[in-house]
Amino acid sequence: MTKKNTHPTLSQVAREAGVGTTTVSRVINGGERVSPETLAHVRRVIESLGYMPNQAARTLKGQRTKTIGLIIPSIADPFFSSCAEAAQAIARNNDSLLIVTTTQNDPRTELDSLKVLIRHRVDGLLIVPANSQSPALRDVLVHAAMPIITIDRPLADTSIASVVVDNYKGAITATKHLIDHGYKRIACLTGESALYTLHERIRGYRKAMETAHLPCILDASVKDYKSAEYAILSLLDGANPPDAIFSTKNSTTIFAFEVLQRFNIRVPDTVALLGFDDFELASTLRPSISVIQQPAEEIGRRSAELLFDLLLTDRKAANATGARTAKRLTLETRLIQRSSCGCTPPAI
Amino acid sequence: MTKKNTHPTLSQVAREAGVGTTTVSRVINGGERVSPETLAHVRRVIESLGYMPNQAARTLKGQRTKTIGLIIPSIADPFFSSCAEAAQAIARNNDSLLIVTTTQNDPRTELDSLKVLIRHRVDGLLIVPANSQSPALRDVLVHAAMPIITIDRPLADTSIASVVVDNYKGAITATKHLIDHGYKRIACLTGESALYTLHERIRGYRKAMETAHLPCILDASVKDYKSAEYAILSLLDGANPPDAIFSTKNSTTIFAFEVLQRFNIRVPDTVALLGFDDFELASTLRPSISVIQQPAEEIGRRSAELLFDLLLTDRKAANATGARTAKRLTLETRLIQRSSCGCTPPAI
DNA sequence: CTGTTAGCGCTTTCAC
DNA sequence: GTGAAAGCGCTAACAG
Repeated sequence: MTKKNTHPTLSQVAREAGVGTTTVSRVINGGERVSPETLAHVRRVIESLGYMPNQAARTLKGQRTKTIGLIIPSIADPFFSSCAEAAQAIARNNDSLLIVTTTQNDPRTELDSLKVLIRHRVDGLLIVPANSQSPALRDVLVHAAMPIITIDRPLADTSIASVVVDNYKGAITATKHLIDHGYKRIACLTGESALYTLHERIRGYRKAMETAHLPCILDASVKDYKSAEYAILSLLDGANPPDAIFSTKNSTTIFAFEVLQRFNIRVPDTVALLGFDDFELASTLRPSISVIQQPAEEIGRRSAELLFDLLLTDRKAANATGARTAKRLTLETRLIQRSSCGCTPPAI
Repeated sequence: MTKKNTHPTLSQVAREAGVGTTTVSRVINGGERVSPETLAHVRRVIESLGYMPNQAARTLKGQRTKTIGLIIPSIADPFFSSCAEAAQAIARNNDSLLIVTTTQNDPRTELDSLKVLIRHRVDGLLIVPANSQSPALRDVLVHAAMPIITIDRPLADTSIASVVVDNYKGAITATKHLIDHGYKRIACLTGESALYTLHERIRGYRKAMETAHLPCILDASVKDYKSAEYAILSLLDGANPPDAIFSTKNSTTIFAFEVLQRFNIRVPDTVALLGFDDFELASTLRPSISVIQQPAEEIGRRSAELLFDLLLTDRKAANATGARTAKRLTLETRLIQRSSCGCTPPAI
């Protein structure tokens, strides 16, 4: 019922409690060096006034803002939202607030987001660079006076630490698995492949195919259902139709599945299907889809942990002057064998 | 190349540019009442120093923080992440930052999140209350000196505005659709139904069934695949097996589908299936799943718009003193007819 | 144990 | 057009 159109301040609390501001400050910061009675009394006043410290004022005093930023392409993408969820948990453990911002993979939006976050003086930053090569981004990042960790994609020519997935090895595993099944003509469906991760996956596919002396069949034309239909049907109607498809990204895998399903092309008998990146109903579809699973949750968790390590160690030296070389943490993927590649169907 | 272990300040810019702080302030706020030359010069200095205004200092001067908070159960849930994405777009249009926090539907976490957000003095708040009845939450919310809008679930006994989906009507539509198909024994599978939304959906189901003089068959036991299997098999083995299932939530719909698929129970021939809430591969599954679609994106957008309306109108009167009655914006759902209810399969 | 005081970086009168 | 100066709410010496 206290009518506060404005938040009560620390000095109001002090006045009300009949003590100095320092004492109140001590109380809200743990209550060290304050007598039990005073402590209790001040706490009561704080409670009754509904006082909550103003973070802006604290920040201004040079303290940490207790916030870290996370810049991702999209919050609606399960992979990134898992990262975000995990990172938030870590932030919370470290008594910090995670501020998530999205870029839609657009460099301009990315730069804007970054500036906003810097204005808010986040203590550190986790970022999935829209463009691994962008000099503009690199510039701002390198000059930002805070620890930064790159996620999912490294940033070229910097000493910025990064936590990524071993896309290359994952793709090799996928391709080899298909090869081990006996498939000879394995097509690789990649969406627009400008992204670092896609590049790596394609590289892995190539490597595995070459090692097995098999011909690479690459198609980068899939962007939606329609293009997938055209691509796959063309491939299948061609002289040497593929007997397996390795899809390098989630959406492509789904489009491919839909095409195959629509035209009653038997999977895996006529063509096998294996996708990079797991998705929610992959095991519910029939046939269930085999995939290379990425440790999304772990990537978010590990990167956030790493960031707080840097934060606790030495904010100054951690970045910018970049004395130490880029640390890169590479996480392993996992092959999930389901039916679409020719493996046994799962229990359910 | 500038070695800044600390951010440059406005007065550093002023000194460097040989002008007063006022002038610099004017420049970074649009450049009104500053001569063109000075403006250009100061801008150049700002650029070269990589200066970025400290939001904390601005906030302290009584300005808006240019941030709004969004408290949701989970960021990994597609429904809420869609809301978040939409809300973020609106925030961005209003030159603000959206800070998302999750509760896992836990009241304690919710209260903590709320406090953090208040400490950061967000200008306004969007919240999906973990518990529609919580007095503790109501208290903090009512006393918070900021505009607040409740999302997806209203908060009882308050004048807090809310943007919700018409769950009741949606459920009626769903149930009636099943009835129109000729099904007589329609079972309603609801997960744990403490949530407001689930309540409303069940209420809608009841209403529709009673209106048609059909018996209600409710089952609240489904929490995972196993329980779904038990529940559905029991129902089907019973004396009067249902000929249709209305599932009130996403996860339940999927579990039901998996059970039906696993036991080769023909859908919709043996039992039809209709779920509340759409999900990504609903149209890819076979049969494709008919659902009641919620306007997730719209709910996020509209609520954020409403919040900024309040913000621009009158922060003081908008909330707390609660002179005006609760505005409630109720959004309509949409029936998406796919195959599982007995309708014709979609084109693809 | 407790209070006084000086700013943190910025906006904003109010003069010039 | 421009600048000097007074704080915003808080913390951190530095006294007592």
